[in-house]
Amino acid sequence: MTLTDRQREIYDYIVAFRRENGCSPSIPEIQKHFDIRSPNGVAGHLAALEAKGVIRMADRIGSRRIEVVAEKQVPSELLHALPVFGHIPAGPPQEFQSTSAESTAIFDETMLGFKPKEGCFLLKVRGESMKDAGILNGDMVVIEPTPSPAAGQIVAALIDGESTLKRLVRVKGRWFLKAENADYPELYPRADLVVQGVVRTVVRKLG
Amino acid sequence: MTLTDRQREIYDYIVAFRRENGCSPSIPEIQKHFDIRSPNGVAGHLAALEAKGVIRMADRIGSRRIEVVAEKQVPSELLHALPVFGHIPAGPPQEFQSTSAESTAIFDETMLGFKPKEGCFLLKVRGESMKDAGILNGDMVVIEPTPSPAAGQIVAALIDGESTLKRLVRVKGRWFLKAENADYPELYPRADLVVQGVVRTVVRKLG
DNA sequence: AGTCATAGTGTAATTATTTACACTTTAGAG
DNA sequence: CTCTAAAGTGTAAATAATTACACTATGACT
Repeated sequence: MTLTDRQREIYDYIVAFRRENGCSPSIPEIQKHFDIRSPNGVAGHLAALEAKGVIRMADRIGSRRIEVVAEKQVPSELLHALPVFGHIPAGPPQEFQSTSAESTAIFDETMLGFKPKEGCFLLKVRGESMKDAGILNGDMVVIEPTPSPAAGQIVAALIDGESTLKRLVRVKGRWFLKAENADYPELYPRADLVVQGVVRTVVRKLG
Repeated sequence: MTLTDRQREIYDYIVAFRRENGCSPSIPEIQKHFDIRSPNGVAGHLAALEAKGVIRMADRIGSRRIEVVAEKQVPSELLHALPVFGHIPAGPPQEFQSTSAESTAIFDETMLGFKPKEGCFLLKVRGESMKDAGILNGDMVVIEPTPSPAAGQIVAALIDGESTLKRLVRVKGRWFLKAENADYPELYPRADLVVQGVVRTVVRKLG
């Protein structure tokens, strides 16, 4: 059963109001917005919308009980906004919190695989240095700043003023950074390198 | 300035109520929950919480105007819930809409890279058949059912009753499915295969 | 001993909101 | 032409929610 034009107007207003204000409009507010002079005018529409199953009244007493059925109820404590960078800014980790983020992406914690602390960010990968580890040019990676990364983790490091991804390995008690691409078999001693963080999640968009 | 124990209890209740009901509790509702006999008992807490900057009153007249400052206002039309499957169920695409989903994941449209239509789902990858395309065992991929996939796209296909990922290629006018792993150089003619959909997004969680 | 912040009680007035009921207008369908 | 659904007007009562004011109790700090 489809909505009439008027019902859709009212429905759209409720959805917009909820998005804007985080709660439903009251009947008088709907009246004012549509210049309907009687609360019953609105009540009729609400009854019709409820009969058609697109809204529902919350089962409690009180005001503002309209709920939009189609609205997904996202437990927002499981969503995390991460800043997106095109490259890793040099300098101490604190400085690039809010300064040069190009945008923000929302991540579901179950997809992220961990609970991000302050300082996590998304980075667009440039270069194929970790191709054999399944990280390609153009992928997005979630970086978690870590004071002490473990052997075997993939880290973002500043090498010669440029940030790249490498795997942190330990050979005969010494730390190295290793590219995983048959074409770049370099090994960098970790000594004078700044490790910015470890890669926790990889995301790739395909055509 | 930190909250007192009591203020934190009330704050937590407001946050929980908002998550549960999509709108703030009224003062009488807070009273009932904490067994506070005077509306002013609650009003004092609200004033303190507002002074400390953790809540704010919506600037409109009316009821239920408490807003939680820390709450991220996510434009929910850019978030999409996708069902998660451990494997691709056989059978017509419509049948596995809500039947056997193991869970649901929320995706930001900007991370997804496209606006998902009905029928999209997340699939846990088993096997290394697309290793050289950067898709590894255990990765999650977003599958979009497509009636006519294009050459070069990675598709999920039912081969010998088992679903795997392959790249769709066209050689001398004929369609084939090709694994991208030096160890499995098979080419499957497309003829008798059911293509379930194309891979649009790849997500990998790392330790 | 006095002051202040915190956390209330109790009451009342005012405003907002819902709900109920009786009735009207208009346009389309049979 | 009659009937019905949709979209109202108008009013009233009942309930819910906010706001304001006067006052109390307790513990920490000075």
